[in-house]
Amino acid sequence: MKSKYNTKQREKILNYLIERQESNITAEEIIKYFNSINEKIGKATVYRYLNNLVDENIIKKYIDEDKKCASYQYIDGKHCDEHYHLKCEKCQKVIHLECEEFKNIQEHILQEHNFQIDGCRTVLYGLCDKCARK
Amino acid sequence: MKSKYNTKQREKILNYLIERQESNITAEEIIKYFNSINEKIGKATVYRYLNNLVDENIIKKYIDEDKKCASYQYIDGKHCDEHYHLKCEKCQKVIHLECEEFKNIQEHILQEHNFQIDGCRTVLYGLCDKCARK
DNA sequence: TGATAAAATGATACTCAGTTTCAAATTGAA
DNA sequence: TTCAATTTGAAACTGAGTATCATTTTATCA
Repeated sequence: MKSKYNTKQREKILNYLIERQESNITAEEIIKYFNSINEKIGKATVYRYLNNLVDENIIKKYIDEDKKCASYQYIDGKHCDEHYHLKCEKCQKVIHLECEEFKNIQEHILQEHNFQIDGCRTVLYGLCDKCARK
Repeated sequence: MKSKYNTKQREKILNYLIERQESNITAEEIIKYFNSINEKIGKATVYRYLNNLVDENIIKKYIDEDKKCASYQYIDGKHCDEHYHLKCEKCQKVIHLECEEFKNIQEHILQEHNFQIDGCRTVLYGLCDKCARK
């Protein structure tokens, strides 16, 4: 799925997601953003690259149960075995958890409960420090 | 969102989901099933009750990234703080994990990493015993 | 056992995120 | 510069899910 030719569009979309990596961005927002700065990027191109980037494990796609549309976030998943993703349900922030104890539990669940957790796909939802105190 | 009147439709839909709780069922499948046994249940009714049951935390809704449509599964979530949900990416089976060690980790993450995991929303994806051995 | 109001039902029309199509534009190798 | 391979995006399409609303069902009370 990787592009063969070097194209501007792909980098532009990725850069925008990197810049705004604290939030979840919808395809619609990306299209509006590029319109607002008078850069022409077509709808099909945006969706195409978002899908590519998800396939390449460079961004993550979230589908909220109550939202109708997907949103995307830059999370370099290349080393997703080395950490877990905690995601705050309120502010949407994603925290990378590096924690030996958690790795031990992963091992414990494998040995004692016969289940092999996939750290790349799993997102632990909850409340971050700030939002919990509110 | 709870129904005020006792109705047959609601029970029928829930029973079907309970019967087939090992698999993920789409709304379309439910509609087709009731058509196939010549019971008239409208599309609107099916979607309405599925949403109700999700709101009441009686069934869970999954939206697969690559699938276009949602699927539903009976998981009584009333006591979702007492266990975690492990879901096999291959066979779709959901395993209820009751594990003291995991609760300790939840506490550890709260104390040391300042993040309060929401056990009701979190699903740990991975491979079950059977599928891992294949 | 009606009569009545409140709620449930489902056929139909609609919405809108995402996909497909395909002709035009762009890329890079030679 | 040439040209085939690839990318782009406007427009048409798809289909899951929702909204509407007239009809039907339910529970209550006289």
